[in-house]
Amino acid sequence: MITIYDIAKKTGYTAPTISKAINGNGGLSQKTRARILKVVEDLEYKPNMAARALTTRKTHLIGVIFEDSNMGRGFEHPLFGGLLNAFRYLVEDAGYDILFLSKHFQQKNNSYVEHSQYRDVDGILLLNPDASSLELSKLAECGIPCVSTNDFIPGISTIVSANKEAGFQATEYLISMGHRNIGFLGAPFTSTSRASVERRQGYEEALKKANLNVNSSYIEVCTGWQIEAGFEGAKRLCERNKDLTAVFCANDTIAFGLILYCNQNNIPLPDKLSIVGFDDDRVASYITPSLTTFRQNKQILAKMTADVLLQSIAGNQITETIRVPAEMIIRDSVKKII
Amino acid sequence: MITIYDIAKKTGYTAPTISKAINGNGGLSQKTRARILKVVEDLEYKPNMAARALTTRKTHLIGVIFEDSNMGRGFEHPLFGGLLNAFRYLVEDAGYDILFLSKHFQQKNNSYVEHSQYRDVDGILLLNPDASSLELSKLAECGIPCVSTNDFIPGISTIVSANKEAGFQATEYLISMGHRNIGFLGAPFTSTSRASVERRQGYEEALKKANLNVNSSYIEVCTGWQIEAGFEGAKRLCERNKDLTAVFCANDTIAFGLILYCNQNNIPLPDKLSIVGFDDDRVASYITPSLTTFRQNKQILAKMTADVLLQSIAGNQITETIRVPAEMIIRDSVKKII
DNA sequence: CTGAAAGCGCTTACAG
DNA sequence: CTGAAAGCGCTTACAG
Repeated sequence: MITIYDIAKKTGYTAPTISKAINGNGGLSQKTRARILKVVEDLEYKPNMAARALTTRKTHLIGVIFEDSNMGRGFEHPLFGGLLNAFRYLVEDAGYDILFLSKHFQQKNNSYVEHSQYRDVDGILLLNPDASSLELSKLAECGIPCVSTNDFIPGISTIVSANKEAGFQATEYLISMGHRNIGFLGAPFTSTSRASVERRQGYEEALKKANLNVNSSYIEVCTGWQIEAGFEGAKRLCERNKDLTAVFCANDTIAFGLILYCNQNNIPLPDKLSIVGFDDDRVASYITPSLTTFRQNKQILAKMTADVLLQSIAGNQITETIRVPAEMIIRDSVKKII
Repeated sequence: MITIYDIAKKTGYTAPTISKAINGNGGLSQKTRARILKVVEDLEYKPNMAARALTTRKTHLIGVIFEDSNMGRGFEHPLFGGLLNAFRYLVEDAGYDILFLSKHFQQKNNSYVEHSQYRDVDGILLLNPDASSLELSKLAECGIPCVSTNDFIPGISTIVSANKEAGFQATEYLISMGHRNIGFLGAPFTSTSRASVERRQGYEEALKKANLNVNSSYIEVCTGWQIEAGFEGAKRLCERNKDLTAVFCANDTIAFGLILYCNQNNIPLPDKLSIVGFDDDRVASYITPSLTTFRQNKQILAKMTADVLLQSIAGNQITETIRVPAEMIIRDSVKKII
C-alpha cells in the first residue's frame, strides 16, 4: 500500500503539503501542485478512506433503510427497487457510497440508529423503513441528515408522488368512462405512511366533484399490499357490493389480487368490472386484461431525493415535502359503459 | 461522541484494556471484563469503524459489482436482485456491510479495482459485472478475495445454477411431451459468461440421447437478454423454421419476446408452439399462456456465495465451481402433441 | 491479568 | 507558499 508519505519522500515535500495538493486546498504554487499530482498518478496512490474518515469525520457513506416488509419482494419492489438504483448512481457521482442499514446487523438486535452510528454514515435515506414511528423519530433526532421517500416524519423532508392528484385522476377517468359505482381497494397505513390514504382522498374528492356519494361500503382496506391481501380484500368488497362496476386499487399487486378473485368467480374483465391500479408493475402489461395504472417517476423522485439529502449533508438543512406527479398509463382494464 | 477513553476514565482502566474487553481477546479477568462491558452498555459506547479499520486493516465491507447492463433492469433483475437481497442479510449477520463498486465513482472513469482500493473492501462479490475479461482478471489479481455468481474467471470461485442439467431436463421434458422439432433461442455469451451456452449444451445432449439430430438451423442466438432481442431472435428462428413445435429459451424475457412474436403472427400458443423459459420471472405466471420455466434457488445460491466469500476472507482461500440445481416449474406453455 | 508505548494514514490549525 | 506538531479513535506487540 502506498501512502502520502511515499509521495512526500519521492517529491521532497512533507505530508501536509501532499495532502493539500491532493485536496486542492491550501495555497500551493501551481508548480508544486502539478509536480505532486504527477507522482500521485505515477505511483497510483489511493487515499485511505479510513484514515480520512478518522480525521475529517466524514465517511462519504449514505445509509439506506430498505427492508420491504410490506411487499416482501426485496429489491424487486416495483417502486423502491428502481428508485434505489437511480439514487445509487446519483450519489455515487457525488462521491458517496450506499450502505444498507439493518436492525439485525451482526445478528444483534440493533436499531437503525445504532447501525448508522457504528458506520458513521453522513446521511440517511429512509426508502421503505420497517419501523415504528418512535424508531423513525429517533432517526430524525440523531443528528444525521435524513430524507424520506415514503414516510412523513417530523423534521425530515419527504419526496413522494402526488398520490392524491393521481387518485383524483384515476377516479375522474373512471367517471368519464361512465362508471358511477366505483369502489376503492386500499392498503394498510401507519401514522407515517400515507400512500393509500392519499390515493383514497383523491378518489373521494373526484366522487364529490362529480356529485357522487362517497359510499363507505364501497371502500375496503386490505391487510397488506401483497396479492393475497388484495384477493381477500377483493372478496370482502365484491361480496358486499354486487353493484360495483369499477374499482380503483391502491397498488397493482392488490389489483392482481382483485383480478384473481374475478377470474375465480367468473366475473368477466373488463366487461363486468373495470380496474385501475398503481405502480405500473412489470406484470401490469402482461396480465389479462392489461392493467391501467400509474407510473411513478422514479428518475425524478430519485433526483429530488438525492439533491435534498446532499444539500442537507452540505449543511443546507431544509424540511419540506416535495410532490412528483405520477403518470396514468391507459391499458385495457377499464371499459366504457353506456 | 463517546470513545474508548471515556470508558477508561469511568472504569479506571486504560484504553488497551477496554479494547480487550470489548473484543474478547487478551486474558482479562471475568470481573474487570464484566465491569467494563457494563459501562460500555451504560454509556452506549459505539466503536468507531474508521479508527478500527485504520488499525486492523479490516473494513468489514464487501464490494458488490452489479450493473445489470445486459438486462437493464437494475435491482429488479429476476435472478440477481433476489440473490443480492439474500446475500445482503447473510453477510450482515456476519458483521459485514455491502458497498456497490462502480466504474464511474465520483464521476471519474475508475475501474472496479480502484473503487475497491479506495474503500478498502474486505471481499468482492461479482454478481453481474459489466466488464471485459481483462478487467475481471485484474480483480482476481488485486489480492482481495472474490467470488462470482455468473462469470468464470481464473482464480475465482463461481457459484452458479446447474445450467446444463436444467437445459437437459427442459429438452427431455419437451421430448416426453411428443416434440421432435425443438428449437433453442439463446442469449449472447462472453468469454466469462456461460449461462446460455451451458443451457444449450444440455439441450443438445438431451436431443442426442433421444437420437434426435442437433439441427443448427434450429438454434438462434439473440443479441441480448431483453424482450426486444428475444422478439427479433424469435422472428429469425421462426421464419427460418416453419416446422418447429417447441422452443427452449435461454431465459424468460427472451421467451416473452417469442410469445409476443407469436401473438403478432397469429401463432396460437401453446397449440402451435410449446415454450420453456428460464428464471421464473414474476411475469411468467401472469402471461398467457403461463410459462413453464426454471426457478433458480436464490437462497442456496446466496448462502453458498456468502459462505465461500466469508471463508476466503478468513484466509481459507479455495477456488472451485459450485453448482446448484434449478427447479422446473411446469405451467401451461407446453402442449402434449400426438 | 493490566499498562506504557507506538502506530495505522490522514488532516487541521498554527507558524514562519 | 511550505512545514512541525498534534490529533482523530482504535489495536498491537511487548513489558511487567
